[in-house]
Amino acid sequence: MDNDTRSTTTNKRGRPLAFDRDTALAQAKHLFWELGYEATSINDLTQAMGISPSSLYGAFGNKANLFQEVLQNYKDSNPYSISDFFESHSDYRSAMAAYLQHIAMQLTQPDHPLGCMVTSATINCKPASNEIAEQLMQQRTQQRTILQHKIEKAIAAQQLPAKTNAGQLANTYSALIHGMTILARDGVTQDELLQISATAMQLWPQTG
Amino acid sequence: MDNDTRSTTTNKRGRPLAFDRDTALAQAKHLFWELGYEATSINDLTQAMGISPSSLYGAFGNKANLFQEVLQNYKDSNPYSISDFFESHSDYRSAMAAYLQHIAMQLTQPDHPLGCMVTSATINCKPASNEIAEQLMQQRTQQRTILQHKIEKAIAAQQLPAKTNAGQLANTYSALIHGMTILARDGVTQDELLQISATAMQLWPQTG
DNA sequence: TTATTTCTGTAGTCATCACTACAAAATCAT
DNA sequence: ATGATTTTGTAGTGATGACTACAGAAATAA
Repeated sequence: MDNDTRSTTTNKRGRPLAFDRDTALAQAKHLFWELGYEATSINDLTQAMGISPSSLYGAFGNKANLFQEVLQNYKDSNPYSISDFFESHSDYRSAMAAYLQHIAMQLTQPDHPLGCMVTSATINCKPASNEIAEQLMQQRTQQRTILQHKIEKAIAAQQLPAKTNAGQLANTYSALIHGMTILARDGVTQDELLQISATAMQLWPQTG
Repeated sequence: MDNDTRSTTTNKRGRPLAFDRDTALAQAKHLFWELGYEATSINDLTQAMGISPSSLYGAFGNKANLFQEVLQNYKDSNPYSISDFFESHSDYRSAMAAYLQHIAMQLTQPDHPLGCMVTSATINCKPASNEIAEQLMQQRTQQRTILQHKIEKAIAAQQLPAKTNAGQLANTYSALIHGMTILARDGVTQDELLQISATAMQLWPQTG
Protein backbone atom coordinates (compact mmCIF):
# COMPACT_ATOMS: atom_id res chain seq x y z
CA MET A 1 0.00 0.00 0.00
CA ASP A 2 1.16 3.56 -0.66
CA ASN A 3 2.16 5.51 2.38
CA ASP A 4 1.62 8.83 0.68
CA THR A 5 -1.16 10.19 2.86
CA ARG A 6 -0.13 13.00 5.19
CA SER A 7 -0.81 12.24 8.79
CA THR A 8 -3.33 14.76 10.01
CA THR A 9 -2.12 15.45 13.50
CA THR A 10 1.13 13.66 14.33
CA ASN A 11 3.43 14.69 11.49
CA LYS A 12 6.55 15.91 13.22
CA ARG A 13 9.03 16.31 10.41
CA GLY A 14 10.10 19.82 9.49
CA ARG A 15 9.13 23.21 10.83
CA PRO A 16 5.68 23.17 12.44
CA LEU A 17 2.81 25.41 11.34
CA ALA A 18 2.92 28.73 13.12
CA PHE A 19 -0.88 29.05 13.09
CA ASP A 20 -3.91 26.98 13.96
CA ARG A 21 -5.19 25.50 10.73
CA ASP A 22 -8.79 25.16 11.87
CA THR A 23 -8.94 28.70 13.19
CA ALA A 24 -7.52 30.03 9.92
CA LEU A 25 -10.06 27.98 7.99
CA ALA A 26 -12.87 29.38 10.10
CA GLN A 27 -11.74 32.90 9.36
CA ALA A 28 -11.57 32.13 5.64
CA LYS A 29 -15.07 30.69 5.82
CA HIS A 30 -16.33 33.84 7.44
CA LEU A 31 -14.96 35.97 4.61
CA PHE A 32 -16.15 33.74 1.75
CA TRP A 33 -19.55 33.56 3.43
CA GLU A 34 -19.83 37.30 3.74
CA LEU A 35 -18.40 38.49 0.43
CA GLY A 36 -18.64 35.47 -1.84
CA TYR A 37 -15.93 33.60 -3.67
CA GLU A 38 -14.55 36.13 -6.13
CA ALA A 39 -15.05 39.26 -4.07
CA THR A 40 -12.84 37.76 -1.38
CA SER A 41 -9.21 38.43 -2.27
CA ILE A 42 -6.12 36.58 -1.17
CA ASN A 43 -5.10 39.78 0.53
CA ASP A 44 -8.36 39.86 2.51
CA LEU A 45 -7.80 36.23 3.44
CA THR A 46 -4.20 36.58 4.62
CA GLN A 47 -5.19 39.61 6.71
CA ALA A 48 -8.12 37.82 8.34
CA MET A 49 -6.25 34.56 8.83
CA GLY A 50 -3.21 36.38 10.19
CA ILE A 51 -0.78 34.56 7.92
CA SER A 52 1.40 35.38 4.92
CA PRO A 53 0.59 34.41 1.32
CA SER A 54 3.28 31.75 1.31
CA SER A 55 1.78 30.18 4.41
CA LEU A 56 -1.68 30.25 2.88
CA TYR A 57 -0.52 28.61 -0.33
CA GLY A 58 1.65 26.15 1.55
CA ALA A 59 -1.23 25.02 3.72
CA PHE A 60 -4.18 25.25 1.32
CA GLY A 61 -2.79 25.06 -2.23
CA ASN A 62 -4.64 27.88 -3.92
CA LYS A 63 -7.78 29.98 -3.62
CA ALA A 64 -10.07 27.42 -5.25
CA ASN A 65 -8.73 24.66 -3.03
CA LEU A 66 -9.09 26.78 0.08
CA PHE A 67 -12.70 27.37 -0.88
CA GLN A 68 -13.21 23.62 -1.25
CA GLU A 69 -12.00 23.11 2.30
CA VAL A 70 -14.17 25.97 3.49
CA LEU A 71 -17.18 24.46 1.75
CA GLN A 72 -16.57 21.07 3.30
CA ASN A 73 -16.16 22.68 6.70
CA TYR A 74 -19.35 24.68 6.10
CA LYS A 75 -21.34 21.55 5.39
CA ASP A 76 -19.80 19.61 8.26
CA SER A 77 -20.34 22.35 10.80
CA ASN A 78 -24.06 22.62 10.09
CA PRO A 79 -25.34 20.26 12.75
CA TYR A 80 -28.68 19.46 11.10
CA SER A 81 -29.51 18.24 7.60
CA ILE A 82 -32.91 17.78 5.99
CA SER A 83 -32.78 14.07 6.74
CA ASP A 84 -32.15 14.64 10.42
CA PHE A 85 -35.48 16.40 10.73
CA PHE A 86 -37.41 13.82 8.76
CA GLU A 87 -35.89 11.04 10.81
CA SER A 88 -36.44 12.60 14.21
CA HIS A 89 -40.08 13.55 13.69
CA SER A 90 -42.91 11.05 13.68
CA ASP A 91 -45.01 12.88 11.12
CA TYR A 92 -43.74 14.52 7.97
CA ARG A 93 -45.66 17.73 8.43
CA SER A 94 -43.99 18.60 11.72
CA ALA A 95 -40.64 17.55 10.29
CA MET A 96 -41.04 20.09 7.49
CA ALA A 97 -42.16 22.76 9.94
CA ALA A 98 -39.17 22.10 12.18
CA TYR A 99 -36.81 22.17 9.21
CA LEU A 100 -38.12 25.54 8.01
CA GLN A 101 -37.86 26.89 11.54
CA HIS A 102 -34.29 25.66 11.78
CA ILE A 103 -33.39 27.39 8.53
CA ALA A 104 -34.86 30.70 9.69
CA MET A 105 -32.70 30.43 12.79
CA GLN A 106 -29.56 29.43 10.93
CA LEU A 107 -29.80 32.20 8.33
CA THR A 108 -29.79 34.84 11.05
CA GLN A 109 -27.39 33.46 13.65
CA PRO A 110 -25.38 36.37 15.02
CA ASP A 111 -22.09 34.45 15.22
CA HIS A 112 -21.65 34.11 11.47
CA PRO A 113 -22.57 36.01 8.28
CA LEU A 114 -26.20 36.20 7.19
CA GLY A 115 -27.81 33.80 4.77
CA CYS A 116 -26.61 30.56 3.25
CA MET A 117 -23.12 30.44 1.72
CA VAL A 118 -24.07 27.76 -0.81
CA THR A 119 -26.82 30.01 -2.11
CA SER A 120 -24.96 33.30 -2.11
CA ALA A 121 -21.22 32.75 -2.62
CA THR A 122 -21.17 32.43 -6.41
CA ILE A 123 -24.17 34.37 -7.67
CA ASN A 124 -21.90 36.93 -9.34
CA CYS A 125 -18.79 35.51 -10.85
CA LYS A 126 -16.80 35.56 -14.04
CA PRO A 127 -16.66 32.61 -16.41
CA ALA A 128 -13.24 31.80 -14.94
CA SER A 129 -14.94 30.59 -11.76
CA ASN A 130 -17.61 28.56 -13.50
CA GLU A 131 -16.43 25.30 -11.98
CA ILE A 132 -17.02 26.45 -8.44
CA ALA A 133 -20.28 28.15 -9.37
CA GLU A 134 -21.55 24.95 -10.94
CA GLN A 135 -20.51 22.93 -7.94
CA LEU A 136 -22.62 25.11 -5.66
CA MET A 137 -25.48 24.93 -8.14
CA GLN A 138 -25.33 21.15 -7.97
CA GLN A 139 -25.42 21.37 -4.20
CA ARG A 140 -28.62 23.38 -4.41
CA THR A 141 -30.12 21.00 -6.94
CA GLN A 142 -29.23 18.07 -4.73
CA GLN A 143 -30.92 19.65 -1.72
CA ARG A 144 -34.01 20.17 -3.84
CA THR A 145 -34.00 16.53 -4.88
CA ILE A 146 -33.59 15.33 -1.31
CA LEU A 147 -36.56 17.43 -0.25
CA GLN A 148 -38.59 16.00 -3.10
CA HIS A 149 -37.75 12.46 -1.95
CA LYS A 150 -38.94 13.26 1.57
CA ILE A 151 -42.22 14.55 0.18
CA GLU A 152 -42.58 11.40 -1.93
CA LYS A 153 -42.12 9.33 1.19
CA ALA A 154 -44.77 11.41 2.93
CA ILE A 155 -47.14 10.65 0.06
CA ALA A 156 -46.32 6.96 0.26
CA ALA A 157 -46.98 7.07 4.00
CA GLN A 158 -50.38 8.63 3.22
CA GLN A 159 -49.47 11.75 5.13
CA LEU A 160 -50.00 13.75 1.95
CA PRO A 161 -52.73 13.35 -0.70
CA ALA A 162 -51.85 10.86 -3.43
CA LYS A 163 -52.28 13.55 -6.07
CA THR A 164 -49.59 15.77 -4.49
CA ASN A 165 -46.94 16.84 -6.99
CA ALA A 166 -43.76 16.21 -5.02
CA GLY A 167 -41.40 18.01 -7.40
CA GLN A 168 -43.62 21.04 -7.56
CA LEU A 169 -43.93 21.25 -3.79
CA ALA A 170 -40.20 20.72 -3.28
CA ASN A 171 -39.45 23.46 -5.80
CA THR A 172 -41.79 25.85 -4.03
CA TYR A 173 -40.22 25.24 -0.64
CA SER A 174 -36.76 25.52 -2.18
CA ALA A 175 -37.61 28.88 -3.71
CA LEU A 176 -38.84 30.02 -0.35
CA ILE A 177 -35.69 28.88 1.40
CA HIS A 178 -33.36 30.50 -1.14
CA GLY A 179 -35.39 33.70 -0.93
CA MET A 180 -35.03 33.70 2.83
CA THR A 181 -31.25 33.95 2.31
CA ILE A 182 -31.77 37.11 0.27
CA LEU A 183 -34.11 38.57 2.88
CA ALA A 184 -31.76 37.69 5.73
CA ARG A 185 -28.94 39.49 3.95
CA ASP A 186 -31.25 42.45 3.38
CA GLY A 187 -31.72 42.79 7.12
CA VAL A 188 -35.02 41.01 7.67
CA THR A 189 -34.99 39.84 11.28
CA GLN A 190 -34.98 36.34 12.70
CA ASP A 191 -38.51 36.80 14.01
CA GLU A 192 -39.74 37.79 10.59
CA LEU A 193 -38.02 34.81 8.99
CA LEU A 194 -39.65 32.55 11.57
CA GLN A 195 -43.00 34.07 10.60
CA ILE A 196 -42.26 33.23 6.99
CA SER A 197 -41.44 29.65 7.98
CA ALA A 198 -44.76 29.41 9.79
CA THR A 199 -46.68 30.93 6.89
CA ALA A 200 -44.99 28.55 4.46
CA MET A 201 -46.65 25.61 6.16
CA GLN A 202 -49.87 26.74 4.50
CA LEU A 203 -48.34 25.16 1.41
CA TRP A 204 -48.36 21.71 2.99
CA PRO A 205 -51.46 19.97 1.57
CA GLN A 206 -54.18 18.69 3.89
CA THR A 207 -54.82 14.98 3.97
CA GLY A 208 -58.23 13.53 3.31
CA MET B 1 -33.14 79.61 -15.95
CA ASP B 2 -30.03 77.56 -16.53
CA ASN B 3 -29.70 76.10 -19.98
CA ASP B 4 -27.27 73.45 -18.82
CA THR B 5 -29.30 70.37 -19.69
CA ARG B 6 -28.00 68.44 -22.67
CA SER B 7 -30.55 68.13 -25.39
CA THR B 8 -31.27 64.45 -25.79
CA THR B 9 -31.63 64.15 -29.53
CA THR B 10 -30.90 67.39 -31.36
CA ASN B 11 -27.45 68.38 -30.09
CA LYS B 12 -25.45 68.94 -33.22
CA ARG B 13 -22.22 70.52 -32.00
CA GLY B 14 -19.01 68.54 -32.28
CA ARG B 15 -18.28 65.09 -33.60
CA PRO B 16 -21.32 62.83 -33.45
CA LEU B 17 -21.42 59.54 -31.57
CA ALA B 18 -20.23 56.69 -33.76
CA PHE B 19 -22.52 54.18 -32.02
CA ASP B 20 -26.14 53.88 -31.02
CA ARG B 21 -26.34 54.82 -27.37
CA ASP B 22 -29.46 52.79 -26.63
CA THR B 23 -28.07 49.68 -28.29
CA ALA B 24 -24.84 50.00 -26.33
CA LEU B 25 -26.83 50.44 -23.14
CA ALA B 26 -28.84 47.31 -23.89
CA GLN B 27 -25.66 45.33 -24.36
CA ALA B 28 -24.27 46.66 -21.09
CA LYS B 29 -27.51 45.71 -19.37
CA HIS B 30 -27.23 42.19 -20.71
CA LEU B 31 -23.75 41.79 -19.24
CA PHE B 32 -24.51 43.32 -15.84
CA TRP B 33 -27.64 41.19 -15.67
CA GLU B 34 -25.76 38.00 -16.43
CA LEU B 35 -22.56 38.47 -14.42
CA GLY B 36 -23.47 41.09 -11.84
CA TYR B 37 -21.94 44.48 -11.19
CA GLU B 38 -18.39 43.72 -10.11
CA ALA B 39 -17.82 40.60 -12.20
CA THR B 40 -18.50 42.65 -15.31
CA SER B 41 -15.29 44.42 -16.33
CA ILE B 42 -14.87 47.54 -18.42
CA ASN B 43 -13.10 45.32 -20.93
CA ASP B 44 -16.12 43.00 -21.12
CA LEU B 45 -18.33 46.01 -21.60
CA THR B 46 -16.31 47.68 -24.36
CA GLN B 47 -16.15 44.36 -26.21
CA ALA B 48 -19.89 43.75 -25.97
CA MET B 49 -20.82 47.35 -26.72
CA GLY B 50 -18.37 47.49 -29.62
CA ILE B 51 -16.79 50.72 -28.47
CA SER B 52 -13.47 51.85 -27.01
CA PRO B 53 -12.91 52.74 -23.34
CA SER B 54 -12.70 56.44 -24.16
CA SER B 55 -16.06 56.28 -25.90
CA LEU B 56 -17.58 54.45 -22.96
CA TYR B 57 -16.29 56.96 -20.45
CA GLY B 58 -17.19 59.86 -22.71
CA ALA B 59 -20.77 58.66 -23.05
CA PHE B 60 -21.47 57.16 -19.62
CA GLY B 61 -19.00 58.74 -17.17
CA ASN B 62 -17.76 55.71 -15.29
CA LYS B 63 -18.73 52.15 -14.43
CA ALA B 64 -20.99 53.09 -11.53
CA ASN B 65 -22.77 55.68 -13.63
CA LEU B 66 -23.21 53.28 -16.52
CA PHE B 67 -24.79 50.84 -14.10
CA GLN B 68 -27.16 53.55 -12.93
CA GLU B 69 -28.33 54.07 -16.48
CA VAL B 70 -28.62 50.33 -16.99
CA LEU B 71 -30.69 50.04 -13.81
CA GLN B 72 -33.01 52.82 -14.88
CA ASN B 73 -33.38 51.21 -18.30
CA TYR B 74 -34.01 47.86 -16.62
CA LYS B 75 -36.83 49.27 -14.55
CA ASP B 76 -38.31 51.23 -17.44
CA SER B 77 -38.24 48.32 -19.85
CA ASN B 78 -40.19 46.03 -17.54
CA PRO B 79 -43.68 46.65 -18.88
CA TYR B 80 -45.58 45.60 -15.75
CA SER B 81 -45.21 46.65 -12.13
CA ILE B 82 -46.96 45.27 -9.06
CA SER B 83 -49.41 48.16 -9.14
CA ASP B 84 -50.38 47.47 -12.75
CA PHE B 85 -51.68 44.06 -11.76
CA PHE B 86 -53.55 45.26 -8.72
CA GLU B 87 -55.17 48.03 -10.75
CA SER B 88 -56.18 45.91 -13.72
CA HIS B 89 -57.78 43.08 -11.73
CA SER B 90 -61.09 43.38 -10.00
CA ASP B 91 -60.17 41.09 -7.09
CA TYR B 92 -56.92 41.08 -5.21
CA ARG B 93 -56.50 37.33 -5.26
CA SER B 94 -56.41 37.07 -9.05
CA ALA B 95 -54.16 40.14 -9.18
CA MET B 96 -51.64 38.36 -6.97
CA ALA B 97 -51.92 35.19 -9.03
CA ALA B 98 -51.38 37.11 -12.26
CA TYR B 99 -48.42 38.95 -10.78
CA LEU B 100 -46.72 35.72 -9.71
CA GLN B 101 -47.38 34.23 -13.12
CA HIS B 102 -45.89 37.27 -14.78
CA ILE B 103 -42.76 36.98 -12.66
CA ALA B 104 -42.30 33.32 -13.54
CA MET B 105 -42.49 34.28 -17.20
CA GLN B 106 -40.16 37.25 -16.86
CA LEU B 107 -37.45 35.36 -14.95
CA THR B 108 -37.14 32.82 -17.76
CA GLN B 109 -37.59 34.91 -20.90
CA PRO B 110 -35.17 33.59 -23.52
CA ASP B 111 -34.25 37.02 -24.89
CA HIS B 112 -32.43 38.18 -21.79
CA PRO B 113 -30.43 36.66 -18.91
CA LEU B 114 -32.19 34.53 -16.30
CA GLY B 115 -33.52 35.86 -13.04
CA CYS B 116 -33.96 39.38 -11.73
CA MET B 117 -31.05 41.79 -12.00
CA VAL B 118 -32.06 43.77 -8.93
CA THR B 119 -31.94 40.58 -6.89
CA SER B 120 -28.76 39.11 -8.29
CA ALA B 121 -26.39 41.84 -9.50
CA THR B 122 -24.80 42.76 -6.18
CA ILE B 123 -25.04 39.65 -4.01
CA ASN B 124 -21.25 39.25 -4.02
CA CYS B 125 -19.34 42.47 -3.94
CA LYS B 126 -16.52 44.14 -2.10
CA PRO B 127 -17.08 46.93 0.39
CA ALA B 128 -16.00 49.36 -2.33
CA SER B 129 -19.32 48.79 -4.11
CA ASN B 130 -21.46 49.11 -1.03
CA GLU B 131 -23.32 52.11 -2.35
CA ILE B 132 -24.66 50.26 -5.35
CA ALA B 133 -25.38 47.14 -3.32
CA GLU B 134 -27.38 49.18 -0.82
CA GLN B 135 -29.28 50.88 -3.58
CA LEU B 136 -30.44 47.53 -4.95
CA MET B 137 -31.27 46.39 -1.43
CA GLN B 138 -33.49 49.43 -1.01
CA GLN B 139 -35.19 48.57 -4.29
CA ARG B 140 -35.98 45.13 -2.96
CA THR B 141 -37.21 46.53 0.34
CA GLN B 142 -39.39 49.00 -1.51
CA GLN B 143 -40.97 46.25 -3.60
CA ARG B 144 -41.70 44.36 -0.41
CA THR B 145 -43.36 47.42 1.10
CA ILE B 146 -45.47 48.00 -2.00
CA LEU B 147 -46.67 44.42 -1.89
CA GLN B 148 -47.52 44.82 1.77
CA HIS B 149 -49.60 47.91 0.98
CA LYS B 150 -51.55 45.99 -1.66
CA ILE B 151 -52.28 43.27 0.86
CA GLU B 152 -53.40 45.87 3.38
CA LYS B 153 -55.78 47.26 0.80
CA ALA B 154 -57.10 43.77 0.18
CA ILE B 155 -57.79 43.43 3.90
CA ALA B 156 -59.53 46.80 3.97
CA ALA B 157 -61.62 45.67 0.99
CA GLN B 158 -62.57 42.57 2.98
CA GLN B 159 -61.02 40.31 0.39
CA LEU B 160 -58.70 38.96 3.06
CA PRO B 161 -59.51 38.11 6.71
CA ALA B 162 -59.13 41.04 9.07
CA LYS B 163 -56.60 39.10 11.12
CA THR B 164 -54.26 38.69 8.15
CA ASN B 165 -50.70 39.85 8.91
CA ALA B 166 -49.90 41.90 5.82
CA GLY B 167 -46.19 42.26 6.50
CA GLN B 168 -45.78 38.57 7.15
CA LEU B 169 -47.61 37.61 3.97
CA ALA B 170 -45.70 40.16 1.89
CA ASN B 171 -42.41 38.86 3.27
CA THR B 172 -43.37 35.30 2.42
CA TYR B 173 -44.26 36.14 -1.16
CA SER B 174 -41.11 38.24 -1.46
CA ALA B 175 -38.97 35.34 -0.31
CA LEU B 176 -40.66 33.14 -2.85
CA ILE B 177 -40.08 35.62 -5.65
CA HIS B 178 -36.41 36.15 -4.77
CA GLY B 179 -35.95 32.39 -4.54
CA MET B 180 -37.45 31.98 -7.99
CA THR B 181 -34.59 34.11 -9.32
CA ILE B 182 -32.10 31.66 -7.84
CA LEU B 183 -33.98 28.69 -9.27
CA ALA B 184 -34.28 30.30 -12.69
CA ARG B 185 -30.54 30.87 -12.79
CA ASP B 186 -30.03 27.27 -11.69
CA GLY B 187 -31.86 26.09 -14.78
CA VAL B 188 -35.34 25.44 -13.42
CA THR B 189 -37.70 25.79 -16.38
CA GLN B 190 -40.43 28.31 -17.03
CA ASP B 191 -43.10 25.63 -16.61
CA GLU B 192 -41.72 24.67 -13.23
CA LEU B 193 -41.62 28.31 -12.14
CA LEU B 194 -45.23 28.70 -13.25
CA GLN B 195 -46.07 25.69 -11.12
CA ILE B 196 -44.40 27.38 -8.17
CA SER B 197 -46.46 30.51 -8.81
CA ALA B 198 -49.63 28.43 -8.81
CA THR B 199 -48.63 26.58 -5.65
CA ALA B 200 -47.81 29.85 -3.93
CA MET B 201 -51.44 30.90 -4.15
CA GLN B 202 -52.11 28.37 -1.40
CA LEU B 203 -50.60 31.03 0.84
CA TRP B 204 -53.40 33.47 0.06
CA PRO B 205 -55.78 33.23 3.02
CA GLN B 206 -59.40 32.25 2.49
CA THR B 207 -62.06 34.81 3.31
CA GLY B 208 -64.86 34.07 5.73
C1' DT C 1 26.69 18.32 14.92
C1' DT C 2 24.98 17.75 10.43
C1' DA C 3 21.52 16.67 7.20
C1' DT C 4 16.76 16.64 5.94
C1' DT C 5 12.33 18.41 5.89
C1' DT C 6 8.94 21.84 6.19
C1' DC C 7 7.33 26.40 7.01
C1' DT C 8 7.78 31.64 6.96
C1' DG C 9 8.68 36.44 5.29
C1' DT C 10 10.04 39.31 1.70
C1' DA C 11 9.81 40.66 -2.49
C1' DG C 12 8.73 39.80 -6.50
C1' DT C 13 6.06 37.83 -10.99
C1' DC C 14 2.51 38.80 -14.77
C1' DA C 15 -2.45 39.68 -15.67
C1' DT C 16 -6.25 42.42 -15.05
C1' DC C 17 -8.74 46.17 -12.77
C1' DA C 18 -10.99 50.95 -13.48
C1' DC C 19 -9.69 54.85 -15.59
C1' DT C 20 -7.18 58.73 -18.36
C1' DA C 21 -3.89 61.78 -21.39
C1' DC C 22 -3.55 63.21 -25.74
C1' DA C 23 -3.63 63.94 -30.42
C1' DA C 24 -6.25 63.09 -34.59
C1' DA C 25 -10.85 63.05 -36.61
C1' DA C 26 -15.48 64.66 -37.39
C1' DT C 27 -18.99 67.61 -36.92
C1' DC C 28 -21.20 72.76 -36.42
C1' DA C 29 -20.90 78.01 -36.32
C1' DT C 30 -19.10 81.91 -38.49
C1' DA D 1 -11.87 78.56 -45.24
C1' DT D 2 -11.18 79.02 -39.64
C1' DG D 3 -12.26 78.03 -35.04
C1' DA D 4 -14.97 75.81 -31.51
C1' DT D 5 -16.69 71.60 -29.84
C1' DT D 6 -17.07 66.87 -29.12
C1' DT D 7 -15.81 61.94 -30.05
C1' DT D 8 -12.41 58.57 -31.26
C1' DG D 9 -8.32 55.36 -31.05
C1' DT D 10 -4.06 54.43 -28.96
C1' DA D 11 -1.45 53.86 -25.45
C1' DG D 12 -0.84 54.51 -21.39
C1' DT D 13 -1.57 55.25 -15.69
C1' DG D 14 -1.32 53.24 -10.80
C1' DA D 15 -3.76 49.82 -8.00
C1' DT D 16 -4.89 45.35 -7.19
C1' DG D 17 -5.77 40.47 -8.70
C1' DA D 18 -3.79 35.46 -7.84
C1' DC D 19 0.32 33.41 -7.25
C1' DT D 20 5.55 32.25 -6.65
C1' DA D 21 10.94 32.29 -6.08
C1' DC D 22 14.01 32.09 -2.75
C1' DA D 23 16.62 32.46 1.24
C1' DG D 24 16.46 31.80 6.00
C1' DA D 25 14.26 29.80 10.17
C1' DA D 26 12.58 25.97 12.95
C1' DA D 27 11.68 21.62 13.74
C1' DT D 28 13.19 16.20 13.47
C1' DA D 29 16.49 12.39 12.16
C1' DA D 30 20.96 10.62 11.83
